[in-house]
Amino acid sequence: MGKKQRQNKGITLSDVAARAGVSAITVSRVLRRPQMVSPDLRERVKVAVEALNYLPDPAASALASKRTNVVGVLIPSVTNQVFSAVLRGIYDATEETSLDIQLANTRYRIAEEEKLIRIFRSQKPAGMIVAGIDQSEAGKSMLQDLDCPVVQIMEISPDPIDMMVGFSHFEAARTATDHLVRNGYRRVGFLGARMDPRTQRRYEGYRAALAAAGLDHQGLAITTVAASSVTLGGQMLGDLLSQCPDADAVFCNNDDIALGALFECQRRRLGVPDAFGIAGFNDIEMMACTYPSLTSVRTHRHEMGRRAVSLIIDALDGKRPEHPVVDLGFQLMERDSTRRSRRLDIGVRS
Amino acid sequence: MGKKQRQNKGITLSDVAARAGVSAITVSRVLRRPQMVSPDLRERVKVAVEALNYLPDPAASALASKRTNVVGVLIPSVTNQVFSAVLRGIYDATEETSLDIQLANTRYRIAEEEKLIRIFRSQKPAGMIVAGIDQSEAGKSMLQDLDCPVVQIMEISPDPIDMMVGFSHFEAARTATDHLVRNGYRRVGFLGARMDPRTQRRYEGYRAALAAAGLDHQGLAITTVAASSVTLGGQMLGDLLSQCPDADAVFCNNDDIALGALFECQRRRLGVPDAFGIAGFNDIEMMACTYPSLTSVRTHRHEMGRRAVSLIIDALDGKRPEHPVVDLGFQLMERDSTRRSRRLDIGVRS
DNA sequence: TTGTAAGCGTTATCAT
DNA sequence: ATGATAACGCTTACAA
Repeated sequence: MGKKQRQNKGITLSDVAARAGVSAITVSRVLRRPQMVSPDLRERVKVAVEALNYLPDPAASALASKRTNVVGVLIPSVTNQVFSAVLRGIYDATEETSLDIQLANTRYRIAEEEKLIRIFRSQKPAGMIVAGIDQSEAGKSMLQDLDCPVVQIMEISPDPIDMMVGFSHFEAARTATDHLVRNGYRRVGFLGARMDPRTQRRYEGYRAALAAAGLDHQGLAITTVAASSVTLGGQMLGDLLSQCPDADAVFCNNDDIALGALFECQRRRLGVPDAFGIAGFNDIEMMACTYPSLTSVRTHRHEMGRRAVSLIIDALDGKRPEHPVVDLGFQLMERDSTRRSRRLDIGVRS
Repeated sequence: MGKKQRQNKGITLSDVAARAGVSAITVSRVLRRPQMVSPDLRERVKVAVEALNYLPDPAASALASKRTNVVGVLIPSVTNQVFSAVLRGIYDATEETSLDIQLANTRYRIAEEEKLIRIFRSQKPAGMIVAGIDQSEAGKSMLQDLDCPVVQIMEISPDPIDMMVGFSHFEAARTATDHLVRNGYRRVGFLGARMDPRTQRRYEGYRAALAAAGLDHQGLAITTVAASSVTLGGQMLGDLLSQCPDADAVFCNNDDIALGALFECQRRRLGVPDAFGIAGFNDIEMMACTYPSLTSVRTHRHEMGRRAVSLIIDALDGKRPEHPVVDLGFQLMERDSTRRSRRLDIGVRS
């Protein structure tokens, strides 16, 4: 219709108030605590809001109330598949809420993280979600003083800043490695990229499992600080086999690496799982439908995001959880890549 | 040191001003347009800012100036690999800037998108980045009236709302399909998930290539509105082969699907590329190191994000580009999955 | 239950 | 080049 859409640039609370024949503060109340206003006025105000297509100005609201609807999210990387699943959980959980997500990228740097915490603090966030438990001391103390709910995600530890939702990377890695050992693999390697704190703890889980089985890990660990990728997984498998030609399996510190390792095995005609076993970490969707399908440790990344948000919403509501640390656990997904056929159970290489 | 870190909760412009012996507005100027202030005062103010660890209140600034540093980003999905690369580009480009990114999720729904545009409008964004060119009429008109730079990304068209950076999905798909045809494949299928507008345009490119070669596509297209996944790719390949047992190649509407198709071929012992050719779309990192490596169309997703941001920054600076539509093009990455060996060039199935 | 008045911390405007 | 003053649109505190 030729008629130009009305700009709502200038529509304020007082405009709505005037139209409804009430004062501005009443409109404000209808919008935030409807129960404080009589049904009669409430209705009139709602009609006026609709009619004028009023939308509140968040800046004015933040300034007056010294609070925002912004939940700050601090993660090491936007790209990383792992975090993107967590993020989706976070966005999903805030969808029907008035909360806004403000994402920031620490780039795996503790100093960057501290700087970002400082910035968020000046924005009076409604809540904070931060990845990991390895904040700087200053960072931790700022988060503590923040007077909003703070949730650390991805990991668990006995001393949360406020709340936590995650799982034990050590246990998860130990379980996966143990599974390889139980399936008859004896020279189990470790392929680890990035080597951030979580990766390191997985590495320790790997070593613990081997130690418990009385197996050695000397020279079987290939690590790099480079970001993980499928390509890198292939290269690292090559490195492992050069360094330890008798390696018969790998626990990969994440699924990208495991995929790269699988492709490299295919390329070398190294039969998976009989000649060589592969286990990954995180269980991205693809793991179930590769050929052969890949064993991995499923971590509840989406749920982690959801729970972090719901912990914040509840806390904002005054509902604190019984226990501030939520352990979401993990699940070993046993698939073909570690399922040795009987006749090779004795550990003979093809 | 035991001494408790000073809270900057209450430090305002006037605190800094008092300390520097100037008025508040001068401090504000030093922070925003240092050149307006004499070097002498400028220095004194800077010292005071440092000493007090002052951080401006964005809400107050937004309220007073009727502008924010927020760039609104509207994408269909946070999870989608494609968009996460674009996002990384966006975040990378804003890293050293004062711009903040505010992400919102349209969930592939045009009505949701319109609602989000309305919300962003009330926040007086510094700029907007929106995926695609299929906004609702109302959405387009709101974006137009926004009085901030608006960049549509992912696609190009002759009538940008404001600016655009993308490429032709039609041409890219046509090129990939044509490549399959030139390599001797005759019964080329199409596997498409999601079927959003961009996917549809790729489908048209596929049909155009076959038509130009005088080839038929009847029954060779398998599509679904479900979200794409590797698993789905495998299933769709199965569907294609049931429906058209003589299919000898597929153009997959994205790389997830292509990977699923590859694994399914491995599972069926259907030799790639001799018995069956596979081409994907987007060229995610993994494509180069699968076995066999997968042909794909490289799209410049990261660069798209970067450029969108730099177009906004420049526009904010008054520097408009010569041409409002930036075509980033694409690149066919020919790999083993479409490289038939000579003796099979005649089109015989193994 | 409703309204009045006084900021919130910054920037625009207009002086000097 | 610097400053005084008045918004910006909302919410808190208090009053009726």
